[in-house]
Amino acid sequence: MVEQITSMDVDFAQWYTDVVKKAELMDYSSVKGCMIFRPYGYAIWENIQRDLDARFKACGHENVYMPMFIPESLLTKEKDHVEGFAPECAWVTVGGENKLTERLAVRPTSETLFCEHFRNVIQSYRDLPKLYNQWCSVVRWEKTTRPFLRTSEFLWQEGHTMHETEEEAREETLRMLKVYEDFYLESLAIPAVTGQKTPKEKFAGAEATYTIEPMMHNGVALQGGTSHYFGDGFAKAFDITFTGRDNQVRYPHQTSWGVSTRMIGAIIMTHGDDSGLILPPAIAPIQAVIIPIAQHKEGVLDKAGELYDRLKAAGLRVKLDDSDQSSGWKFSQYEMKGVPVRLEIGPKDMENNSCVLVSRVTREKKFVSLDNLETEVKAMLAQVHDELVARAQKNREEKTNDAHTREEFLDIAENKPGFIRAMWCGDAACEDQLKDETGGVKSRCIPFVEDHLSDVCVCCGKPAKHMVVWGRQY
RNA sequence: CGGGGUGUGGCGCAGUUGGUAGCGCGCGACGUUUGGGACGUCGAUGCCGCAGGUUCGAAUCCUGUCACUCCGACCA
Repeated sequence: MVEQITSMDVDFAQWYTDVVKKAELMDYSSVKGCMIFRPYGYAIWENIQRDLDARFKACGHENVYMPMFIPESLLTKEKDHVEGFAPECAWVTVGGENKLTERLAVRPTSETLFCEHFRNVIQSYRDLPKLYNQWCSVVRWEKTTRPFLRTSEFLWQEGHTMHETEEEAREETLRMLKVYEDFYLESLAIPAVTGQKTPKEKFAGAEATYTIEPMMHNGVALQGGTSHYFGDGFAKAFDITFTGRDNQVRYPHQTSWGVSTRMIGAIIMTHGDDSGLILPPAIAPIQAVIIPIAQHKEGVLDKAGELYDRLKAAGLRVKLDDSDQSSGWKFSQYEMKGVPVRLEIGPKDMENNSCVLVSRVTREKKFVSLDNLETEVKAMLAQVHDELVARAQKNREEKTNDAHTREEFLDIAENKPGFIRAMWCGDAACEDQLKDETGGVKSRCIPFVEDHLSDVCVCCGKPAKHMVVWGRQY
């Protein structure tokens, strides 16, 4: 008997920890907050990288690599930025045997390094735009950590772009948020709320921060990715200038945007169930697993191997498990690991020139003819994707409530996990007050699509400027 | 960073008033099984988180430290 995972309704946090361990996604290391990506977990990241990288390149971005060390003097050039990040930096003070004359931060993010470089390579409007992206890891000395969701070191991509005009940079900021939104929906099967962060919640040094906010199964939000418009603040701090078309010296306008391995946490907590992980087909390391039944019987393994070759030739990521574990054990194992489609092939199927397909989401068994195997498997993968989207959508809708008064807001915050939609006056004091009174509910974003719920702020009663989506977050 | 919990074989755990470590699962071999987590026989695996201390003797008592976990605070 394999240990059961804790039911998500009993203890969601424990369920999450059980799943990441038992699906063999990660292991703990001896350094606080640093995790080991095991092959299956890293394969998910590789698929995410491949998919996103193609999307970035389709809009003209080029990959670069910056150093992992940032001299303190460089990090501190932009005031808001250093205030935001200095508290969670790891510092290198010794090189070999010698104490360094200037300490080096292990990058918590690379804006400053990109800026230093941009200063050297941007001279003229002809050098713009610069559309760069970097895949790397960053370090932030977090106080509490959780696998994938918040780790001291994490893998991510950070895009950094420089533009001739404000308009162009603002367009880029929103374009990349849309890339994230599409990726979440099309590849991760996660429908998410997108919008703008309030000034209180925006990135250190940014003029505007946009965010994608998926809701986890238990109603808690996760900041799933951000895209920032910097204006020319960093350009001025780093003295990055170019000669414009009008022959005047100008400052370029900048953006940055990033998503991280935290997305793997989002996948787990959005789609998983009490049997374990459920992976969206687009990024699943194994899209279909073939389980031979009574594999000792003549011809079964040959047939299974034949089906494997066919599915592989059809471009699917497929695995044949011919180990001598019992088939029941295999069923449970691949459910735990979230493989979207299971294919069973045994003597009875062979007599009928058929096999059995089982959906990880519904566990529906479908007997299909081997004649159109490829089509059937692809159809079931598409169906799994659609069902995951629909389920996540339904969960989010059920766990989103509107509040018209402060009493109503506090009542929902206390009794109904999930998002709260409510009007806001624009004052950070109201955000602080609601957070205090609810014990942690914060503004997620001002969504791009707002409804007019009332004329006044849910907190102070002054005229409302925006509808805000509120919620607790990981 | 504060409060609680936990560190014993790969995993889950037991270990009495201190006497030198055990169970289940898993792992290996062989045989029987095989359409939802199979069974039998034999076998291997321990710096008792780490470092000090007390003691003739420490998994056990004391001090320190590290990690994990939960709840807060903090956190683009």
